[in-house]
Formats: sequence, structure tokens, C-alpha cells
Amino acid sequence: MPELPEVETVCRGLARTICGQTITHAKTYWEGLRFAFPRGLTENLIGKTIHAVERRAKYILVHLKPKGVLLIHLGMSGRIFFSEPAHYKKAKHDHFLMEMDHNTILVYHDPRRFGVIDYIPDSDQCDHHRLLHNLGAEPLSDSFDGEALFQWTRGKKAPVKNTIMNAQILVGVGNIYASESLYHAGISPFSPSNTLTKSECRKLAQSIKFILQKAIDAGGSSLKDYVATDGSLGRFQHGFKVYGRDGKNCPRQGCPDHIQKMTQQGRSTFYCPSCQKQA
DNA sequence: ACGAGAACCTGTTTGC
DNA sequence: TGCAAACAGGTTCTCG
Repeated sequence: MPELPEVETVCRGLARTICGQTITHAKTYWEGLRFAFPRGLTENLIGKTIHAVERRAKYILVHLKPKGVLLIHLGMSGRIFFSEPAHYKKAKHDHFLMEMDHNTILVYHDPRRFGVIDYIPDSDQCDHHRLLHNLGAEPLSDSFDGEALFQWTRGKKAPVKNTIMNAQILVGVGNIYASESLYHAGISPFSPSNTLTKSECRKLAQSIKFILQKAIDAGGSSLKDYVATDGSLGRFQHGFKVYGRDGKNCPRQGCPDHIQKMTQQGRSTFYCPSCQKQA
């Protein structure tokens, strides 16, 4: 479900609702998700106060006081929503919940269980966490630009779509926004990474930032599973130019071509053969 | 070292 | 209508 814009939207919703609240109760309903829940998870949470909520790649970091960090990943189908102790009824695929002192229950729901929940005892050790220490650049940060992308793509023969989805290089860009960014940049998803010129890298980096920011402004994209923490839907799916539009006309004015769908690395890629010619 | 593909799991959609 | 196959927003592992 979630790429960077969706996770960012969830983080903001979490921050609004749970910052300053103290955890009074926590419970798991399953032995784990992609990995087993850590030992003593609930005991480590109870009594802590939520200090800040931060996003790193597609991971949500809930910083606790006096210490500790709750790490959450939504996988493909994860959702977080709020309820109240008087109204909450456990539903299928609710795997974890946390009750707080302002009459709030946070529920983690994930049918496919590709998500992750972990606890980091020492807040200073976040960067060394096994899931975080190998992550590449944040696309919206200044450390990511055309120059950096040009350097990373040297010596890489893999298609450029794979490279921008490679979290060791660049984080947060998933299957939807990879296709949308490449279309926006006018670059073929099949181009070998090392054939991109410096100016193409500059354009692509700009397109990635532009598309992600637009999607964040629209509250993310809702296809099937995704909703924000308040239950609202994202709106960016209405702004898709290529994703899920195979067979339809290319949206560029005057382009006679149709959007094509192909499989790359086992995932669907959407593109316009005319607007995204391979060098 | 790199890149392609499978695996993890459930629910929904598509095609015969 | 019914059933099986294909497919879905992510990440990690294995194999060539």
C-alpha cells in the first residue's frame, strides 16, 4: 500500500493525535508480522510518553520518553487507525494495539502481514538498526539531486526503474511513483542506468521530488488498502498519468500513443513508448 | 558484485 | 455461476 507520500501522511496524522499522550496499555494479537514481535514489546511501551513521530524511508519512528523508539512499517497492506476504548472491537487482521491516556486506541491492521513492528531501546541507536542502517538517500532531502543520481547510476546496467526503487540507493520510491516519475521526466523505465546522461539524471531527480511532493500535498494515493489515520482517502490517484492506465491515451497533449504495461522485476511498469524513448 | 526471480501472505479481480 | 490463476502499494533471500 504505502510509498513515501502515504507513510508521510500517516506520520503526520500520528503526530497530530498521539504526541504528548502516555501509553497505558499495549497488546499483540499475533506472534509477529514479517518478523516476530520483539520480546517484551508491550512491557517496553507501557508507561512511556510519545515525544515525536518521524519518517525514515517507509519506516515510521515513534520516539518515546524517557527512552525508546517504536518502529513501524506498513508493508503492502498495513494500516493504522484510531479508536476509543469504549468503541473498539477487534477485527480480523488487527495485530497490535496501543491504548493511551486521552481515550485513544491506536490499532495496527495488516491483512498480508508484510509489515514490521519493532522496538529500539536506545533512541540514539536508530541509525544502526538492521533495517535502517543500509538505507540510501531521502529523495526530498538536499543530499539527493541529479549529480548524486548520476554518480549512483555509473556502472549499473540494471534498468533505471530498478535503480530508483533500490532502497540502498534511494528510499521511498515504490512501484507507482517510479512509473510516474519516469513518465514526468520523459525517460524510459528500461534504459540501462549507466546510459543516463547528466542532464537526464538532473531531470529525473527533479521529477521524483516533484511527483512525491505533489502526492504528499494530495494526502497520498488510495488504491485499495490505503487510508490516512483519520480514515480519509488520498487524492493523488486521480493525478496518475500512467499508473494503472494501460491502453488509455497518453495524457500529453498531441501524443498519439497509448500507455503500455510491461513487467520488470516481477512488477508492473506503465509508460508511454513515444514520450519515454530509450536512448 | 550484480541482477533476475522467488518467497513471504491474504484478499480481490480476471479469465476460462 | 464456479473455480483457478493472476495480481496487488514492499522487502529480503537465493541462485545463476
